[in-house]
Formats: sequence, structure tokens, C-alpha cells
Amino acid sequence: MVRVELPDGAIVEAEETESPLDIAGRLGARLKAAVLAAQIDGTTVDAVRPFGEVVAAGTDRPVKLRLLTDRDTEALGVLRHSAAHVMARAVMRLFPDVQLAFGPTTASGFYYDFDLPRPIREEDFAAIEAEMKRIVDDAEPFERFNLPREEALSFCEGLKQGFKVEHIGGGLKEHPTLGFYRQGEFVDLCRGPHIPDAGRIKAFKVVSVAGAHWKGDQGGRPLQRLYGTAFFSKKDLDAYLEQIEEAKRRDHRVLGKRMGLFHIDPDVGQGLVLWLPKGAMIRGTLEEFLKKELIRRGYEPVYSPHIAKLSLYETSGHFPHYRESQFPPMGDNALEEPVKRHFAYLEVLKNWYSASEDKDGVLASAKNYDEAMQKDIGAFSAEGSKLAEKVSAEPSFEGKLFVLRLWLSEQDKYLLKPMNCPHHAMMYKSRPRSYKQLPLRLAEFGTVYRHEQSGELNGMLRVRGLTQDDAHLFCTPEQVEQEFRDTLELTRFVLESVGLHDYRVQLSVRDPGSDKYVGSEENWATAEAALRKVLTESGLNFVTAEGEAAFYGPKADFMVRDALGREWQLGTVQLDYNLPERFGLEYIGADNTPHRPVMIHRAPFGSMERFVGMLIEHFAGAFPLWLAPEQIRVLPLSEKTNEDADRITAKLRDAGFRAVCDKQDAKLQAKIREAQLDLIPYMFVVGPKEAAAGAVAVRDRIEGDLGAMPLEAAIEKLRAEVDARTVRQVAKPSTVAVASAGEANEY
RNA sequence: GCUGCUGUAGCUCAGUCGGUAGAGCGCGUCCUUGGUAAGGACGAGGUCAAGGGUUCAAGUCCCUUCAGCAGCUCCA
Repeated sequence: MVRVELPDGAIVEAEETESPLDIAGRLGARLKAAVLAAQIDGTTVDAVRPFGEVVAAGTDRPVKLRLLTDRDTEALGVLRHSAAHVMARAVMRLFPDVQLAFGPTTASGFYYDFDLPRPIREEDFAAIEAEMKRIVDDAEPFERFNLPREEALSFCEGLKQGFKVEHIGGGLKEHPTLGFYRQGEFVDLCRGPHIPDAGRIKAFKVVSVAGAHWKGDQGGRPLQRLYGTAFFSKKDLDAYLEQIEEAKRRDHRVLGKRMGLFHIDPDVGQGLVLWLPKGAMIRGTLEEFLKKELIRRGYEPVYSPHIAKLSLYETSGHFPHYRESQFPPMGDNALEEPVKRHFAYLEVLKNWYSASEDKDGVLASAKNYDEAMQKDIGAFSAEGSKLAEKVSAEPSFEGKLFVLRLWLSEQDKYLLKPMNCPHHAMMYKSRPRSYKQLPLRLAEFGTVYRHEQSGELNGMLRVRGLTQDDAHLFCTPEQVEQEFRDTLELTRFVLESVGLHDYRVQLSVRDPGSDKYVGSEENWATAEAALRKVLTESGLNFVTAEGEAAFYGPKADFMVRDALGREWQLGTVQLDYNLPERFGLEYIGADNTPHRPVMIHRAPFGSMERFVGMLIEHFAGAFPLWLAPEQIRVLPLSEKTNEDADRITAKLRDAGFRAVCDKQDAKLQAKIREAQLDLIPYMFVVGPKEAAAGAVAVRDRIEGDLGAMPLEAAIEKLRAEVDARTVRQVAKPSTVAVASAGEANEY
């Protein structure tokens, strides 16, 4: 007997052989039909799993039971995982020689990785879905059984499922017994849980196919990953598909092109953004806004060049560490190779000469050496022949070495800057610093270049030249807490100013077991405590991620949710104990001895490219007045009022507005339609009546015709809206985001 | 970078079996001079991503390159 406590507190008794589904049956036939899975003491299990298999023998306290139906998001994950099995079964029926890899659930559905001889194409989806429908209609149950590992191994070998065999021997080698699920002819190694039978899947769809690798390893066997999704109802599925359509309509690449915001041209380079006038206006407005705010908060704007000597980034550690994702250094001279070789050889000769008794013999060798060098360096290029001549002209080894060393020292290589911090560190270092001058806050919209893998590039969201709204705060360890607090406050202010209110913070701290971190134990402890304290005090929603800290310090990332419910990682605040060390930064403390400052990197927008890209999608292109590249379109009723409209446009520009006069030969309706489609916040119609009265007929993009008002009144109205940075409307998606599923089922 | 898919006018797309390139929107000119989401007529616009191959003949079939998309892997 097992005692089972229901959510309402009632206790019922069940046999060990009975299952949650049996309990549901006792409570009512409708409930039984609705049950998809169960939770016993918080663990999600098959609804048909007997209590005896789940509850430890001899348990006499009542176990808590929740019956999961389509009202519980946990059940959605179970449903989807079962749908993944159904899809795999369908694929195995349709394609011979399918090898199954993993088939877990994801936030919005599921996938299954297959190894099969021919590629699955989108044209195949209909057939796969039809086969899935047959399986669902048959409504066969999912039956669980366990096998001891040896039997499980031979069982999978019998099924010719090599990946499963490998997985049992690898990732699951600690498991003494292994779970399987059978559904008709289909059997899969799986820990479950599953829904009672396939008939419970009311809505599903094969979504896309893509490449993947066994165990996510680039070198691993290539697989085909078939994505699908499943929902409790057709309605939920349709809502989900509609949301995907909405996201497509909002795609910043589409809107950016249509609205003339930016352009990326293969002749310029992949991932290099051309900011067209309208996009540049949005970015410029944001930059101006932020810069003003920064100055108010004691930051000092600086500028630094786009390139610097390679050695700067060798000092900072960026070049050696991220070499693969940087543009190659400039000024690579192929002559360097032979010069270095000869330099090393000459040093040997020199040492030999000074140590040797037979000085003449060494000198004889040196003669041969000159010949060899002429062949090697002299014949290399015009530059090489000049250099070789100079080297030959030097009689002593010291002299030759000097000439080569001088040449080598002149071979400066330069790198497009991958980070702004080394430049700012050098600014810090440009003069002695006292604790009295700290914190020093250097701010720059600094463009950095990173050679991201071609497959990663994505419109403005992932680019190869990006402009960080960067700043570096150099402060004493005691000041870290206050600086972090101020930075949080600033980031908050900035996000709220563009109408982003839904965000959370991820605090990334050390993995206490790892030794990959730089900086003293004490510094880390203080820093993490300070960050956590400030975050707690701030009342912000934050989670701590252990082991996610950078090797040089803890960080706090801002995760922002947009109008479609998608989460974006934007701003970041990072503490750094490493760079001050590497650059030997110091300040003189009150005790008149040198100390090492702490550096804080922070970027509330992240990068201008990514931030503006996100904003385009968030607003669906309909920017609030203060950000709109074109704020007002002045519409003369006919050519007769063109001049009046011009005058009004000029006045609006004088008043600081971005206004354009539409003098096309078209009817008012057509001009209005065009302005509406261009998402212009306000239209000022100027006809003979308005011209005579010094007025404009204001049309609001959102509200429509507001009637005529004196130009001054209209200006005041709009100015108030700009000054308050009012966000009047965030284009809402037509549907609400559908709940995401729970944990992934990995096998 | 890897796997798969795609590339036709400024944009969105059609183009059958390999046989001289099409539409809508946009653009230009003219007519029209208008009151809150499309007035009309005419016209210009193409090395079918680039290069190579097969063929009497290639937008169409094959190969290579480039670019884009989706996913994987990466992200200071």
C-alpha cells in the first residue's frame, strides 16, 4: 500500500501496482482522459508508472501526487518529448537505415537528430507529418521497461542503434539499469517520462531541418536535426505559428531595408554595417542621449584610434587569447621569417666566436655566412637586398646583429582593435594617478572589429565591426560597490528611457572549485559580495550563475525581454582585476604608496548595432517620437500650399524637429497612406485654411486626425513628448507567447 | 568554420519539358490641384549572383566561387 496525498490535502490509498492514472480514474473519467503525466513528490513521471516503481519500498509517509493535464506547463514538455518519439518513428518508417541520436525537447518544441543516408528536405515534411498523424490516430501506448546495462547494450546492438550503444557506454556509464520506451514497433532508449498514449497529441508540426553533430562536437559525425513542435491544442499551435510569422514581419533585416536604416554590402564586407541616414539618425540620437547622461554622471568622453600596435593587445592578452576571431594583423612582412632565422644564427656565431680558440676559423665561417645571407635575405626582395648589403657592410657580429635587430624593431604590426579597454588603460597610464582623482570614468562609443565566423553573422545582431557604448571605470577596491550601484542605475535609466521595462540580471560569479581565475581570493570575495549586495538592494530580478564569471572578474549581464517576449542579452558590467595587472596600472594612495586600481567595463546598450537591431524588432519599426528618424511629415494639400508647407517645415527644423515636406504630385490621401506606411509619428497637413490661420492640421500616426491647431501649439505638444521620451505604443504581437516547456530529455 | 537550403528589375515574386525575360509595387514624364490610408495615361529599368562545363541552344542541367537564410559550433 502507498498513501497518496492529493493537492487538496486528501489522502488516498493505492496498491503498489496501481498508477497515478488509476487514481485519476477513481476521481473521474474525464480527469483520467485528460491526464498526460504525473508528479510524485515533485518528480515528473509517466501517468501509467506503478507507484511501486517510483516510491521507495517501506515509505510510510504519504507521497504528494499531482496529476498533470493540459493546464500544466510541465505536461507540455512530456507531450513534446513523446511527439519527438512519434516523429522519430515516422522517420524510421519512411526512410531506411535510420540511426537515432538524441531527441530532446526545447523551449518551443523538440528535435530529433538522425543519421540517415539521404538528406531530409522540406518537401518531405508533409509525408512525415502524415505518418505521424497515422501513429497519433492509432493511439498506441508508450510502454516503459528497464534493462540491466549489459542487456541494454546487446538490445541496442540488436536494434542496430550504434549511437545508443555508444551513449550507454559513455554518458550513461554510471547507470546500472537503463530505461526504454516502446511504442508499437518503435523502441527507444529513454529516461522518459511519456504521455500514456500517442492519441493525446492534439497538435503537432514538423518545423525545420538543419545540420548538427553527434554530441554537439564539431568533429563528430554530422547528423540531420529535424525540428518539430507540439501543443495541447490546434489553437495553441496556430498561435505559436502566428508568433513566428510576426517575428518574421518584424525582422530588423527586412524592416531595416524597407525603411532605409542600414545596408550590408558584400562589396564592403560581410558583417560590416553601413548606417544609412535614417539608421544613423536613430543611433546618433541614442548616442547623444547617453553621452549627455554620462557627462552628467561624471564620465569623461574620449576618443581612441581604430587600430593599435599588435603588441598592445599582446600585453592585454586579447590577441593571443582570441587570435582566431580577429582580423589578421596588418603589416605582416614575409621578409621577417628569414631575418629572424639569420638573427638567431648570427647570435650562435657570435657566441661561438667569443668562446672559441680558433677565431680565424669562425671568421671563415662568417664569410660563408654572408654569402648564405645574400642568397636568403638579399634575393628575397628589394628591401631584402638593401638590408643584406647593410649587414654585409658591418664587420663585427655585434654590428650585423644590431642592423638586423633595428630592422626587426621597425616591423611594427598593427591590429584592428578588438577591444577598447587597452586604449583606455593607456590613457589611465598617460600620467601618474592619485587616489584623489579616482574614480576615473573614460567613455567612448568605440568601434571594435572581430572576425566572427561567417555562419554567426546575422544582420545587425552579430557583426564584424561593432560599436560598444563602452566605458572603463578605474577605481579603488573600496569604490567598486558604489560604482557598480551607479552603473546599474544608469543601465536601468537607459533601458527605461527606450521603453524596455522587462529585464533581469544574471550575476556571473566564480566556480569555487576552479583555479582558472586571476586576482586575489580576497578581491574576488569582496567583489562578488559587493555585486550581490548592490543587486539585492536594487530590488532587481537577478539570478546567480556560478562558474560563468570571466577569468578576470565577476560580471552582471542584462537580459531584456522585448514586445514579443523574446529575451536579448544587451548590457553588461564586468569587474576586471587582470588588465590593471597586465598594464601595471597604479595610483598613489593616501599612504603615499602605489596601489593597483580595479577596472570596471560597462556597456548599457552592449553594442549600437545590436541594440538598434533589437529596437527595430521591439518597436516593429514604429519608433517613439524622440527616436523616430523622421518625426514629422508636412503634407501640403496641393501645390498651392507648397510654399506655406516649406515655411512650416523650416520652422519645425528650427525648433529642433526632424521634419520633411512631401511635395509629391499626389492627393492628400495618397501622401497620408505613404506616411502611415513609413511609420512617421506625426503628419502636419497644410491647406489654404491652415495657411491663412498660421495653423497645421495634425494627424497622429496612432490616433488619426487631431484637427487643426496653431503651429506653436503643435510644436509645444510634440516637444513635450520628445522631452519626456514618451513611448506611446509598442506594437504588440497579435498573439501571446506560448508557455515554454520544462527540462530537456536527453536520451 | 560545419550541415542543409536559396540567389531572376530598386523591392516582393512568377517563369511549364532546355528554345529570344514577365507581373505588382517603386521610379521617371505628362495630365490632374485634391481635405485625412492608393486619381489617370505613357515610359524607363535585366550580363537571370560570378566564373567554368554539357548542348545546335542554358534563367532552366552539372561543377566551382561568392553572398544570403536556418541550424550547429564559437562569442573578450
